[in-house]
Amino acid sequence: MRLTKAQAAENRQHIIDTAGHLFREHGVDGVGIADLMKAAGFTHGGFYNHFPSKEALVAEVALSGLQQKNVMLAQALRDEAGCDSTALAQFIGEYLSSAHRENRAGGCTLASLACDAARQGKQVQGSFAHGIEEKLDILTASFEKPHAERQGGRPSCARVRAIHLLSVLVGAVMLARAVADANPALSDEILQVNRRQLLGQRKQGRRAGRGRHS
Amino acid sequence: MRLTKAQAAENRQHIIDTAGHLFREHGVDGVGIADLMKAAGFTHGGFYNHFPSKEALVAEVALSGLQQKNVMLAQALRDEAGCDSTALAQFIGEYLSSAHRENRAGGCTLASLACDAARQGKQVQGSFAHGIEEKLDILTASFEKPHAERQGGRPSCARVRAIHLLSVLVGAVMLARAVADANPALSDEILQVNRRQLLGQRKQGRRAGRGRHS
DNA sequence: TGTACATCAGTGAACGCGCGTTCACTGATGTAC
DNA sequence: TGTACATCAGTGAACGCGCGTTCACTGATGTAC
Repeated sequence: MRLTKAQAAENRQHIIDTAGHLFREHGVDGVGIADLMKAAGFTHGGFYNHFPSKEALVAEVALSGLQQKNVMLAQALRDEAGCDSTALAQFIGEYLSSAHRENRAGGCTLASLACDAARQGKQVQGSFAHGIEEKLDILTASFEKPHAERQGGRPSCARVRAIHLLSVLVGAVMLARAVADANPALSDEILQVNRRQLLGQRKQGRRAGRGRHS
Repeated sequence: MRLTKAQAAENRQHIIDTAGHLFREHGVDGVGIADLMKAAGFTHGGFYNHFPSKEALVAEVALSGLQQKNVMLAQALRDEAGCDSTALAQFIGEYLSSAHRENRAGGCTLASLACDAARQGKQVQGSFAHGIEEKLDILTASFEKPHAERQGGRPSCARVRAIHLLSVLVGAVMLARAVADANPALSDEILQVNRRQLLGQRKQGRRAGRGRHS
């Protein structure tokens, strides 16, 4: 039953992608190897032909999941380089949407697995660190581009804003998800408030800073 | 071996507190009933004299853990009502400290277990919703008090700021923890940037809003 | 190009282990008289 | 206030189950000649 090298590689990536969806939905500890391999369409014994351990899989899943989203984000932001980016506003709006809140499996790996990462080994945290640095670079570039002059030549300011933005996004989605079933109104409010805070702030630009939010 | 009612209640609370520390450190799925009862100084069979199931325990742990911190925060903020609160600034500074990052077991339940909460049942999410509402009320009151006039009589503004603040705090600590072992510099940077962003913003008050951050 | 053999991605049974939960039992506390 | 009995927080063995991992085996692919 030996397969083509291409076919084997494809199967391997399919296992990683399937694991990504399951881990984000049910947590790392909430998904067994047997569950995973069955969901991917295989028997569980074959898992160890691809990965030396579950932990190694988790590290690959985190890296792959974060990179896929980063590529998408970079592309969306690059497509409208130069003009005052509405792509960033769209990204923020989608990240803080109820659709993203409900779509754990297909959503951002940070918002789903960041607190699992704290309890994982160095290998997994390395994947997270790489994915986060990558996303910060993309966001930083996006902040630097359109406002290069107006920022007053302080190069670190864009990175500061990127780090702060990512923190808000991840925290808001996590809190919204933590109360989604028990208190949907509060969950909606958390998303809405942060959406307006971040997008209103952007719209008002550097003029008045934090001001009235309707 | 029947115990005094008071002694039994004390043992029960001791199990809840021990579970709080273990759950925050290793996650809900990372701690077994046997581990927990052993850590609390009992044999595992007695667990079901106190709780109908592990899920019920998790709900009580979340409620108790969040409320304990809320009481402490409320007290700290109430102690200096009227004057321009430095207690809030101190809370923010401690929340975003490396000490808090490293002290998962004794730290904030939201920062440790919020993403586990998303995968738990309605009972557990109810505890989180209650604890979050409580903390938001405390923070909202703190925002309203000193600046009552200057806010221009918009009552929801304080709550908006409270929700946004909590989102930043939780997101920042989670991200910092996710990369702590693999990239300590990035982890420190995430905490530092958000500390300066929040505290700088407060210091500058409603004057200039987001401005220069050193 | 054709043949012989090593490789390896699959299968499915099995391993030991720890999980959440249940059970019969103990004996001091709480309660009814 | 004293006696008799029900209650229940403990103990520790046991339940079935699913976990991560290992294993012998299969057979088409990849490779050496």
